[in-house]
Amino acid sequence: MTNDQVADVLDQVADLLEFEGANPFRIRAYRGGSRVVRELTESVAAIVADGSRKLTDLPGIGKDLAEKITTLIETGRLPFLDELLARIPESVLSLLRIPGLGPKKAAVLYRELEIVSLEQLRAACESGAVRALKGFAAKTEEAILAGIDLAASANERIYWSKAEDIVNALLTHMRSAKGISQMEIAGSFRRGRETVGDLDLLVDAENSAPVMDRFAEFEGIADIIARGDTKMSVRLKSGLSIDLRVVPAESFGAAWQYFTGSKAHNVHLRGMAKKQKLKINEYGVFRDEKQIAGTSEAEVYAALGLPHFPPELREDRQEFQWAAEGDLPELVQLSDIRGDLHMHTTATDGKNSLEEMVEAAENRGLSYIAITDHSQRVTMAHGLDPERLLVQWNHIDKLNKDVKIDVLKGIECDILEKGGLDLPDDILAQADYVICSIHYGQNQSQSQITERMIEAIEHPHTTAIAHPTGRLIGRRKPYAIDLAAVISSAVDHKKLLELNANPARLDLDDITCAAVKAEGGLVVISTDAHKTTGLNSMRYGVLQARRAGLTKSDVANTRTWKQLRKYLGRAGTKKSGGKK
DNA sequence: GCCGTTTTCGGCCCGACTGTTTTCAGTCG
Repeated sequence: MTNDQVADVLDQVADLLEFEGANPFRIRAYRGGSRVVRELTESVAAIVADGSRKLTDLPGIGKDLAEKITTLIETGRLPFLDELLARIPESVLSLLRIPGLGPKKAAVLYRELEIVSLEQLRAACESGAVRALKGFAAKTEEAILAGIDLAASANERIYWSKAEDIVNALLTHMRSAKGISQMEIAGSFRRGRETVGDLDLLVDAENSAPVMDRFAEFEGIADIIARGDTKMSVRLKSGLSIDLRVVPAESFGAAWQYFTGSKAHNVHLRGMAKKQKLKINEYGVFRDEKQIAGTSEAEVYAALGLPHFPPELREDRQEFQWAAEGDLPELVQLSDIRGDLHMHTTATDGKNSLEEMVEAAENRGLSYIAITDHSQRVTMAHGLDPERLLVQWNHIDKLNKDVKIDVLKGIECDILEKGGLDLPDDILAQADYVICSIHYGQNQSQSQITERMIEAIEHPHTTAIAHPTGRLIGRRKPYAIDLAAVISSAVDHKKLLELNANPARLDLDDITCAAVKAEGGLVVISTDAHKTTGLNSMRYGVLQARRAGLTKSDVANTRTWKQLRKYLGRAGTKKSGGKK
């Protein structure tokens, strides 16, 4: 059983408890447990199997949750969940997806009208049965009807890169509003999450009305969900919602901190404040009634004796522990990256020539790149057979005499469906850089896929593999990154592959990065660029590495090619890499 | 249900907005 599956069960328990109106803190404990398991950098099943380890050592997992998780993993079932499901049909949870309809109202609908599905709810609204209920009226009924259509797309997250386009358009649009002194984006976008659920815009202005008026004119707004004195929420036609908060200058830092989150980070922070007899909210840090911080984030954190956490770390994972030990990592930056080790050209499915890619890399200030076109089996990309590959490498040899950067002779070698690599050893032996990845047979069982990948990793000529963190098996991202290609056989790849066993799972890149680091390996952040502009996408991978707390030395391609090559060794000697 | 540098019991973050209410509950972030 994977971490994701365990976490899903805990979340379902939390949903059902919420529906039953259970103690909110008990519900929070289940949600917290779910989050810890989901973000764990190792398999929770492995911890259960290991007699010397205890689940209760994990933060937020106490005696009870540890027992339930153990039962779940050992038997595949959770009796407590079965009990809950005997009382509440699973399908009623679909009601909770309707924006504005929470557990209390959903429970009333179930109890009074026996509604267990969205279809039944729609019929009840249309017949006027809902407005007859206590606490419901015509407006609520209307809102529910509108919400049913949104339920399918509600909670859908979009990729960070897509959100960035909207953010840029929004900031440009808002700049012409009157009276804005400061304006920033907060929320999960600022924390650099791989996907973003909504956007949070924060504005420092004396008068909110003109700011909100301007906001209401933003292109693509479908409806205005709420508008008050300081807060306004809208939903775009695409379904994405945007929240605007207008705050005074003396609270801007506190509000930026508050709305950047994450929620878990803020809950932790508030707990710490309380112990220091301080109160913290979006308006500032207060001792008794007196505001002692708020204009800047740094000031807010400093008031609590804390460092200014990079937004990417604010997830209540390890950041507070690091801070307590005075050991906050200096996170890797885009400018640290010296080489890009995965890209394509027109020789296969790239859109730009070898020369164009090299020039683009030079313009980006890289000092080396690996050309890694597809191998022969990937026929739809016109993959290279040995003959064409050698022609390309010959071309690269000549090119290297004329260009400033090092161009590596590489290949993205397909891991064949039946196992094994797609090119003969004597060819692979001549490559500077071999990255292996799976393109076919993605519907095989997880164990078969793992077996194929492990075999590829152990191949003497392999320098890196693309770990299947969602984008490589199944679902493709709109941008291409090859974040979790892992160098070093010191890493227990089987563990990582099991951790990443859910190919449909998003938001796994940072966890994978952290897992590689925990295993003593190096992460390669690459772009898998198919055109020159693709080289810009390096920053997406860097964001995920930062979220994992990675420093410059945890990332392979922050080194020069000379250093990296030494680290890697070549053909066969890579087995000495990794753990010191 | 978790947790402990005042605690093994009694806390657990807190404010904005809406709709249905006549002072507040529900939802959201």
